Amino acid sequence: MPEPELDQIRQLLKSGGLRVTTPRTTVLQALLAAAGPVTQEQIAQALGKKAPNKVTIYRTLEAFIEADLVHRAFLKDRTWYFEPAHRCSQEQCHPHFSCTRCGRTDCLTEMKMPMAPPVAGYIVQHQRVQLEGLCPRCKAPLHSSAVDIPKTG
Amino acid sequence: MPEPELDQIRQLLKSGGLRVTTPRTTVLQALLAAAGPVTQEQIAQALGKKAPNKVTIYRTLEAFIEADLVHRAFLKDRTWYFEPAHRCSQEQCHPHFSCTRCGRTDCLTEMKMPMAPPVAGYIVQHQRVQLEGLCPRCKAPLHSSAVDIPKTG
DNA sequence: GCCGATGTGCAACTGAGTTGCAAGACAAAT
DNA sequence: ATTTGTCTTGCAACTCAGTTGCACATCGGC
Repeated sequence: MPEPELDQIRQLLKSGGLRVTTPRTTVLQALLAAAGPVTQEQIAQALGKKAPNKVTIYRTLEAFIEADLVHRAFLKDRTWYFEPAHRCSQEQCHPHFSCTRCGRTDCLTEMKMPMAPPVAGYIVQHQRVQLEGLCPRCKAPLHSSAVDIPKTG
Repeated sequence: MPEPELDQIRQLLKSGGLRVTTPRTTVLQALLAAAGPVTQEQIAQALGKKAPNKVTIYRTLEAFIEADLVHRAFLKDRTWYFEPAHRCSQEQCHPHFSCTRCGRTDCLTEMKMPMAPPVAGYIVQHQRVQLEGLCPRCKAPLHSSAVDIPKTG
């Protein structure tokens, strides 16, 4: 988890037309450092004492989305997971896989999902794919304790 | 919107191993009568004075899902939309299209979305596809007032 | 350094969905 | 038909991610 240079972060913010502030730099840093999509709370936890107010994190994420720096990756248990936009293409994010056994959600960044075929009258700008089933850790449940350490990423 | 026979409904419930009660028959009736996926609140509204308690509707829907009579179709604005399971295949529900302009969500029942290609180590049991873009009503916004009458279904 | 536009923190709110529990309804057996 | 145990229902109170209003603080162009 290498910590990206501060100057890079500032540059990113400016390129998105955003003012550079402490909450924004730290939140963006946390997002970039994370292995996968994260929730507001996970960001706050990762930042520990440096974490901005919950409301600020939400508003910051909103600003990032507006500036196309960040994506809403998926919704799980009524909470949003966010991730840096550069990990996705414009037209579709990589599929997200939720394991029905351990509850973990993985990003299938390597998977190439075909775009939906055209439907008369509709203009499809973005496609989101969620998969469910058994993850590698739970596939052979006999000698696995994947259930004990649920974690998203 | 033809009202399905009560006996048919009872049969459906019994075939799912569920006890036949008034709340269950009315809720199932509302689901079958609806043109598309509906929320708990929409069910309650559709049933008017006959509507069971909110908690009961949720528990009823849960029981229906357990019995494979009903699906969670999609999540929108943090609320679930439910729909009868017979409108979906086991492996994947039809894609749902949300219009970014008018907010309406349509079921693309006619669309055949290919299943995700296999990924090493994962067993994909179910796939959910959400599409975003412009719906036919909003595609040519100049002579349309689709925005004024948002409605799901 | 000043100042208007933006961003931040706090506290209080929202609203879909959940939980605990007592009372009621179903259906199988008598 | 009545009993009986189990499953359902309704109510009230709760949860918790996300939002809102507002006063105060900060940014960055001048």
